[in-house]
Amino acid sequence: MLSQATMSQPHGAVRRFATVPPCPASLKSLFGGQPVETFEPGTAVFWEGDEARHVFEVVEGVLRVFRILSDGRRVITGFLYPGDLLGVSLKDQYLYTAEAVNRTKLRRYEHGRFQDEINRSPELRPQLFACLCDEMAAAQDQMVLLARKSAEERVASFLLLIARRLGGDVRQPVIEIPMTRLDMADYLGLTIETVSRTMTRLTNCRVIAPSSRHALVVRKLGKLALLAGESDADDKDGAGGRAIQQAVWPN
Amino acid sequence: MLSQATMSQPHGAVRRFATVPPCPASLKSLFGGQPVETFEPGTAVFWEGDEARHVFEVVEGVLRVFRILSDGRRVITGFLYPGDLLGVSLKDQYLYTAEAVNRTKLRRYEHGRFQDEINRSPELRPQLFACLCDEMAAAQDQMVLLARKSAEERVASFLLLIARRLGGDVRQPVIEIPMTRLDMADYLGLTIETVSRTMTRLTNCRVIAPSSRHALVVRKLGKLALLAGESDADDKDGAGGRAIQQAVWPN
DNA sequence: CAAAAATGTGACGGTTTGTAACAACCGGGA
DNA sequence: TCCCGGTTGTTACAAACCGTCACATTTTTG
Repeated sequence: MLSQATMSQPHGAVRRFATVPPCPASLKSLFGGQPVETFEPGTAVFWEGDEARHVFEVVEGVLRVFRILSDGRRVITGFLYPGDLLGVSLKDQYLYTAEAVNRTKLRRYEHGRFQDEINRSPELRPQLFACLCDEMAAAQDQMVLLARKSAEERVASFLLLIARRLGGDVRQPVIEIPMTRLDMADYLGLTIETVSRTMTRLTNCRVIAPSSRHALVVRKLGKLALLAGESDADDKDGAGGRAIQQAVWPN
Repeated sequence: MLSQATMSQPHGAVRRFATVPPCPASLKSLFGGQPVETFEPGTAVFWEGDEARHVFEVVEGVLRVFRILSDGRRVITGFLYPGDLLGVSLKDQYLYTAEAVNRTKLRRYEHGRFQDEINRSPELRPQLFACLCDEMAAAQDQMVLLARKSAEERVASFLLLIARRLGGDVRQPVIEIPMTRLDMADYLGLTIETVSRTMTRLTNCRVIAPSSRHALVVRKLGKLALLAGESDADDKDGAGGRAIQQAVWPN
């Protein structure tokens, strides 16, 4: 799923001249020609406030994206997996810091040229648009989680999210958790202790089983979905799927 | 800040024929030709799960956008003000419900035609892109608020947000709060009681002064910014602005 | 004007936090 | 290979913040 189409990149001058340029068919192929850069665990790709020069594609590894309040409180707004884009925004400064969780490989694309390519290609545009919409949907899910879910629901939701992101292949319930408990806590708006306690409880309930420190087995996916709220119980693991239209909320 | 440029709206048939069409220069003018629809307070523009047929522009009034968990918990993910767009996403279903807070006027645009217009116009595209990026930035701010801020910081942040949204004109510290306490609570991830108590406390501190039930005066904008966290203290109302680079976070 | 809804305020309790001590794990170096 | 220090993860307990419940008060609606 990747690098094809290196081709000649149009330099600054060429913009609107319809000389039938390479015109990559997919976002991946856009990055395909770029060299791969490696980031060691804990190293930053860029910092909040840095001038936003580049857009990145995650090739391998996991990144955390976060902001820090003036007194040190950290909020992780998302984790990035292979295939995700990083730094897509029109601001001239990055709004957040991006750090490698584990050893990570990225491809870099210069921001202005990225915009040009997007602007030029009616193929790429909807793909980018779709990416942004997915990101927005994820952000809304996260707002729901942070605003109203209990600690247990948050942890369950998180595990479910990871399980789904990895388990494109079904019935492979061993999920890797490359991030630390602190990462999870700062993503879920909890403390490490609460995360720990909650995972212990889920283990005692036989919903999950620890595999190693950064991997576990999901034993009851349906139960997990139930605990996560969202009524995402439309999985194939039992668990009653209630899709009842909700009562109208009072003004 | 609004309806200029009515111009002839291109009717259904005309789509890709380059007959030098109106080609609106701004998103506003795109909606300019559409009729204005009015929604009474509490009425829904659309529901979560509805087929996403239209994109809307808010002409007047305020909307709340929310999702509801299976057991009734509500999370308001945002409030929309005049000039904002509603329903911009590529999903075939709306991901949230949109309701009028007060009497609201909207213009509607058919989804497919909206996409066509956007695709065709190199002027409109960056505007839409900017809208999405702003929305994304707002969502991230909200995640920070929900994940790590105290009740007082949340309320202060909210008031500050409203004050800035309205107060394009400086030094006009009377801000209207059209939404109910329950709306505020469901937006801030708190209960109505906590919102009430916190606003009382802010009143006692002379930071705000109630005007009517849905309006108040911000007496100390700088203090409010300070209480809101974010170190947004780069306002012009005193309050030390600390912009110290944060210590690097351990792994 | 009466009834319903929204808001404000207090006491109390629960979930989560913070502190701390301890256990488990990882990575080097001898 | 084993040992050892530092990091990470777990558990216990007291405290804090916010939610729950209850009710008074104000505002809105019919």
